[in-house]
Amino acid sequence: MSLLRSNFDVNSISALTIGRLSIYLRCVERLLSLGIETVSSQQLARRFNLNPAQIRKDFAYFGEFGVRGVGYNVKELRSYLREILGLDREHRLVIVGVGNLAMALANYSRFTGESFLIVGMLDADPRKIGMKTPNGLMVEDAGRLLEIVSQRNVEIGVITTPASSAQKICDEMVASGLRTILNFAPVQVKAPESVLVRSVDLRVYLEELAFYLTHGIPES
Amino acid sequence: MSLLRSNFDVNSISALTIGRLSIYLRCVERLLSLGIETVSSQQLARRFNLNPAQIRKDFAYFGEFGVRGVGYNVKELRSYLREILGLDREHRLVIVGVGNLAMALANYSRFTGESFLIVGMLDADPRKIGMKTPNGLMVEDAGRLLEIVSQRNVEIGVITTPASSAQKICDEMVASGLRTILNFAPVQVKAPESVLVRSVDLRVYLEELAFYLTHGIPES
DNA sequence: GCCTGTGAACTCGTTCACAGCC
DNA sequence: GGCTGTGAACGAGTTCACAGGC
Repeated sequence: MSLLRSNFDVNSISALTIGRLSIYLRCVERLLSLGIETVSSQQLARRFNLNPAQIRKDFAYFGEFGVRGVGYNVKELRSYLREILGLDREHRLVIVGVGNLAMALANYSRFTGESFLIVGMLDADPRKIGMKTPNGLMVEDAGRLLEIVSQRNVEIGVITTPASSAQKICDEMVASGLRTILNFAPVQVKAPESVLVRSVDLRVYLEELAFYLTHGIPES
Repeated sequence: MSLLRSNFDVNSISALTIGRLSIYLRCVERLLSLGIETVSSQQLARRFNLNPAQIRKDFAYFGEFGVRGVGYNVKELRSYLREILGLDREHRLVIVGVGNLAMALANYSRFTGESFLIVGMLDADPRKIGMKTPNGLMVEDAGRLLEIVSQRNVEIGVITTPASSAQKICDEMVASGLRTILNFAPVQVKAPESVLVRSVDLRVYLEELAFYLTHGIPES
């Protein structure tokens, strides 16, 4: 019998594990859509060039999902992964900085899928305020952040402003009570320890490729 | 006297180090624009919540850039970092899949800055072919990838197609001779070991935030 | 037979602590 | 005094190897 553990310690689980769970979920959803009912850690591992033991360990933090000699039931696994990742309920998010990236996110169907809902697109530029966005929202004044966050039960703040205003927006997000922030501006923004900030800097990825183009691609 | 080492072994350097060099560079460029001439590993460390020894180690793979008792010369450091990362020459890239994300990248000024130049925006959809993009290019037929890559000396391929066509495009990029690929489609694409693929899956970041919203933000 | 779950071994990455130099 | 560069110590993360169960 498989069971989801509820008494794990968040501090003992690495962000790397969480990231992999998210990737496993993507794969499991495809398997499900293909009608595949069972999958082993070895089969999963092959798809990701990972070690099967690592996958089993990643799952083991949260429970015993598998059946020895058989593997994991795909449908069950999907449900466990979604529950672990907190995708079994809706998370509302607000985007500050309505540029092309914000528009891309607004259009990104999975982004606005069952688990995530964009409930605000804000900008400080008066020329943008009032504009209609692809997801049917209207651009609102970034000055109304605090009010919007509390009135609309926003949980996640997304920063897509230029680097120069990112820290200011981050501070305002913290002040408005947001505990998780996704930052796309290419600066290191600072926040209290009680707030989780994840930065995604596209330049870092490109520059990494440039490095390997220059010095050669490492073996294996 | 400081000197850039040229005989380092790429295999002995972790991708984590490369990613940090890219982040240091961002910071160093800001310091330079502020007119600051010298910086110590400790000052840098404070900005990133990193350990100063780690920064010194990251640099040490590539040479001895610092002066004991003083620190690093900002201007020199910038130049070394750019050379290490291969940013002292232009890298041409082609984007396949002209959706909102591609448009955002095309507009992302830093993306098309000195070191990176977008020389093609391709799509398989005939309705998009011929459209003008924000960076002054015309959308071209994805079927012409091979030809475009060789004629325009493209080094980096960027995949911004839906998940369903990402693997096909990746295969074509490999066949056309590209050795480095940046994949934004939310699938794990496979390529030979001689090709470097970096995947950026925005969902992973969001789902990570959802996890911490559900289970609490870890200490420190 | 096959596959999971997990302690033990190992590898890789980070931090410490100090010699060497300004 | 200060700060770099680096071996040594430490810790996090991954892989091995096997007991337990289908």
